[in-house]
Amino acid sequence: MQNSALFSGFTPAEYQKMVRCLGAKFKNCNTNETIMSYKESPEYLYVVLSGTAELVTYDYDGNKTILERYSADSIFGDMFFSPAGSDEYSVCAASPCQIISFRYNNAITQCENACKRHTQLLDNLFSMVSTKVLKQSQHIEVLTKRTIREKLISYFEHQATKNNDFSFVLPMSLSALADYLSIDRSAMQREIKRLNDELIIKSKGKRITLIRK
Amino acid sequence: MQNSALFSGFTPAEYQKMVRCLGAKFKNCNTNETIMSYKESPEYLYVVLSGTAELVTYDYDGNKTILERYSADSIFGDMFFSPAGSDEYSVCAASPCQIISFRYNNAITQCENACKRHTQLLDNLFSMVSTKVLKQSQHIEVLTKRTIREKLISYFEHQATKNNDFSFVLPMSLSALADYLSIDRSAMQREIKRLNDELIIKSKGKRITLIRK
DNA sequence: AAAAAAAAGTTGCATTTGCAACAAAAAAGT
DNA sequence: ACTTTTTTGTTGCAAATGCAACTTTTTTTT
Repeated sequence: MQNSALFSGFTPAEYQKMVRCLGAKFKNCNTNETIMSYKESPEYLYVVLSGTAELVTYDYDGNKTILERYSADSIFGDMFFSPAGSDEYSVCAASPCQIISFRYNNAITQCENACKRHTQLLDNLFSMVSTKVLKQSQHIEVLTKRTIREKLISYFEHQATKNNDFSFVLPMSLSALADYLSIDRSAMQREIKRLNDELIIKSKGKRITLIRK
Repeated sequence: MQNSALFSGFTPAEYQKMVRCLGAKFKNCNTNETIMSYKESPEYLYVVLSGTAELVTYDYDGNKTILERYSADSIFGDMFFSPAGSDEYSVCAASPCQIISFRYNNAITQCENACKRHTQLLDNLFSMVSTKVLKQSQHIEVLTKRTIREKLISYFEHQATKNNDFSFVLPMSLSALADYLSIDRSAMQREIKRLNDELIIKSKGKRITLIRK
């Protein structure tokens, strides 16, 4: 998968060399398979090559929470997350995934073979981490909204902007959305109904249309 | 302020040269002064040299929300945040601040003078952005907790870990904490009282002690 | 040292949200 | 094509949270 943002600007030969230099490992995961658990590997970076994955946790009541969602070119690893207390967090495949992983030190250290492309690699990593920050900021923005209604509208507005269209299809199921917004699914459903009744949105299942006057 | 993480590994001469090369601007801000507003400057990065700043917004009811808190070596800018809808977000000094700002392009582009230290600078930026991701992850973690009690305990556990002590002083006022957790201050106060009554914590003002059995 | 402004602490009451327990529809697996 | 599982949609009721309106304490300013 040399078309990943990780290897952007690399020739096939440079890609081959860099994979060896990084000591990178490839992994294919099926839906619901655990990709990694936090507090496990010390210095590894993971990059999604294809598919969707989620950083999830379950509380003692069985409530699932999605802390982050990853798609192609997303980056994760324990240098980016270290949970408090004794809660269990792990990254799971939400659809079949291809993942590449390598030691962070192998990426920043100039290798013995004097790979010329380490600077480019760090450039690429920087831009991937910046994108991650942007996504997290958006998640923080919706989570800080005080009511379910405000959370939904803020999330929908982001989706509309992203899709460049007031009408769009949610990138996940409604129950996954509730887990991502950290709210009760049935309460969310009730609020979606009210938004429809008050003609603020028009929705059927995962198809949402924002009504703007 | 050449002892910022931004210029880590630089000699004073290299620092001087890099400041010119970046076209960096310095700014001193007093408490409550606005440092920048989003949707304003297109490609600028900001780094806190000293003091504390906050990314804040106010809703129509006047509720303040703190989306992020910045201290020395924190990085921000609109490449890391682009809000949905028409809400106003701005970065304000929470205490007197010194800020450096420069164009992102000046940081990544090798300049005409062929500054040798751009690679080091990008290394430094990468580590600063990684730290930012880590802080955001922790914020997301507490925001996703379903109840005020769980939010507080999760936040307190992070502070205890950071301070390496079950007893610590909050880094902000209790009302700022409510804005950071995006909950009602009086409801939070009530929950803190209950946590004290149930001997889960022992607290007086900003001094918190976690009671672990 | 006095005055003013934040911050902390409290409580009754209204509203929102979560929980439980379903039925119906859609999607996935065999 | 059939079965099983997941997702969607709904609602009454209980619990948690927000809001308003204060008093007291602490911090900041003059």
